[in-house]
Amino acid sequence: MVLQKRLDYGSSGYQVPAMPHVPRSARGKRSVRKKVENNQMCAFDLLATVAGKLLSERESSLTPCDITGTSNPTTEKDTVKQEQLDNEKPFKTEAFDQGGCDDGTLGSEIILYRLDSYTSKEHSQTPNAAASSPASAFIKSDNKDVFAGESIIRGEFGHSLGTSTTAQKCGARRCSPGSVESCVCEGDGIKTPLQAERRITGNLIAWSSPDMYSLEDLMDLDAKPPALVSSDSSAEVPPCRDHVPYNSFVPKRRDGMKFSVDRDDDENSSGCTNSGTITTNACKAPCIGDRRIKKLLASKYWKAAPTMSTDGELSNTDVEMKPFFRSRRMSCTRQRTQRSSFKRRKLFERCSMSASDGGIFREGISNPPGKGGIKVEASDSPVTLHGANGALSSATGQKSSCESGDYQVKLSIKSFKVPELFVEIPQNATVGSLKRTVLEAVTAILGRGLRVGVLLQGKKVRDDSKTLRQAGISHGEELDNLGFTLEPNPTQAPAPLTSPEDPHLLQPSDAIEPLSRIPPANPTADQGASDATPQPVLLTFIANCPESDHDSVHSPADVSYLDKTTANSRALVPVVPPMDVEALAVVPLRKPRHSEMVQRRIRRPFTVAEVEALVQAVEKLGTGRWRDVKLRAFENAKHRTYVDLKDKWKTLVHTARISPQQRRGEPVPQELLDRVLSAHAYWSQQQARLQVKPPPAETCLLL
DNA sequence: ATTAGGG
DNA sequence: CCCTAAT
Repeated sequence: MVLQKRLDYGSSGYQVPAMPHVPRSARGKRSVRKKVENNQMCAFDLLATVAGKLLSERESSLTPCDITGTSNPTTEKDTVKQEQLDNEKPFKTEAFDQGGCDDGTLGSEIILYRLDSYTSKEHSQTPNAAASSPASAFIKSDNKDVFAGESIIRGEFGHSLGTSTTAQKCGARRCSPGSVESCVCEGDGIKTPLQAERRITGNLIAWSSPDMYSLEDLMDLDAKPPALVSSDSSAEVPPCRDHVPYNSFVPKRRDGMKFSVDRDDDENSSGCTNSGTITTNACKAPCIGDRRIKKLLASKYWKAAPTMSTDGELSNTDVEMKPFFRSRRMSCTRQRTQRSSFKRRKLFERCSMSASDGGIFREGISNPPGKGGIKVEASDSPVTLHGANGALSSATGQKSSCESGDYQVKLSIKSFKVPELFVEIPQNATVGSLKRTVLEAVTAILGRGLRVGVLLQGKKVRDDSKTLRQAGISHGEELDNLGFTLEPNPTQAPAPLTSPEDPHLLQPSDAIEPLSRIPPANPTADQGASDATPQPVLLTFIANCPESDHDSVHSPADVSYLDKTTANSRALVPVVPPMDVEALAVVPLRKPRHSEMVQRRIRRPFTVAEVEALVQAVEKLGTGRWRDVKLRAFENAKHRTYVDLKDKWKTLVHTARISPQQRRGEPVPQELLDRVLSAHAYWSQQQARLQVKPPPAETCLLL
């Protein structure tokens, strides 16, 4: 049996979206992975920054936080809500049935935990910092779970993780009926879910009003007027809104948000153009975050899936997703979505925070969930840094904008959530090992210096030598009452952290290595890390990357370059020093690493002209002589390899055979397709002849 | 390095 | 487009 448990830690505050979960089995791993990694980076960025703070000041305060405690206050309400949910949520039961996690027949030994987040104790530097806001919708929903949704979890955990999606629940409950319907409940196919995600995000964000943090107000929040929701549409705001003054930004969103969003979904996300500079880049590097979605989806459906199968389902989902990547639209959409979730924000409290306490909060919240951008507010002109590294930005270049002054980035973090983590551990493992496993995952993000505590039914499980089973932590048991805490680790000295301002140094190295070792968390975690590489370089590169067919040559090269860079940065952590490039080659283990960094070539659809040239060449040379075809017709198109041409021909033949309605992409003139067919037929015949001919000769001879 | 095919 | 196997 495989159990999954999602652990929510505390709540308020700074939260980082969960890490996307990517199956190893998924094909196209490289690219996917890469993307994920990037996404994750985003999260890590933030974390790194926060971590720096936390660790450096940890004396000040990490105290164990007990989710249970947090949620208790709301128990009553929750119960009520839960009932409502039950009624409102259609999905609830479905998943249940599918799951089949009921019995222990399967008797698997693995318990899979998913840490959605950890909440640190309030950690605030800014006195005034009214609030922290959730980094993403997801988180939001998570919060909700923690707060309001606790009962749900408790009630259902026994068998499964619950069925309805958090988001869904949230949506159903909190959104105005209309929105809920449209975004969550009625989803059809793929697109809807995504959209739903967005909307939900928005809604969630809305909820994250300061009030949200007071449990008592939950109900009120639920009842929040549509107005709020609409404003939420912020969720739909174009992801890239760098450098756009918040103030100006908000209004826009309200009006044309939808538009932006849609565009956002477009392949090139032209929508991004509207906003900032880097935006374009980010958008163009669409594939950077497919995973995110996964994460989102996973989260969304997390509860929906039966425990047992949840795991499997997730995996499957992941796997299944691959196909989606092929679809441009899907891919982009997803990415975008992902990105959006990975939003992180920072409040620049610097001096005169024009916004009132509440105001600030709101602003932060309304920050569009997209792009993992961090919102940074400078005294009078709030600035949104680009997501890949809000933190990074501040540290590196972007900072410049605010740098002139002695702007300091001050974060007021009431709490933060660590991206969800997956932990898989045998039931007969010891509590100690469970702790370590979780710790490993967490420290990967926060750095060393923290330790993990395990709470079972609100009580600390101190005996590390007990097995989980002995401790009562086993599948179907009180997993719902299981909690983890983050505590300062007196014995462990915090790993030297890069200054908070320089988070990205921290994460790539720190985060990745450890995470990769964590079994289940792996895919997700692993990948996420590098992709987020918000490295300006990357962004820049992408931006500069010419789209024209000619320069295509550069892109691959550049990409590889970047990859290497990334690799090296990673290498920092590992044993092998970055400089030992040579050594790396020698060490077999490293190689894989390297290769994993390889990014899939960018897709460059053939233009009609190219097709024409290809057809012509093949007509003349025949199939099977791709090198010649390449030389003849694509000599100068460095980015078209003979393999590409061969593949293209293959697809052309296929295209020519299917009905026009089934064709996608830039339509190829029928005339060309006809030629393709005839040429294909002709050369196929020739080929056949060649093969058949010899025999006859022999036959004759023999006869 | 090419070619052929499956994914 | 990627990946492999076989040339």
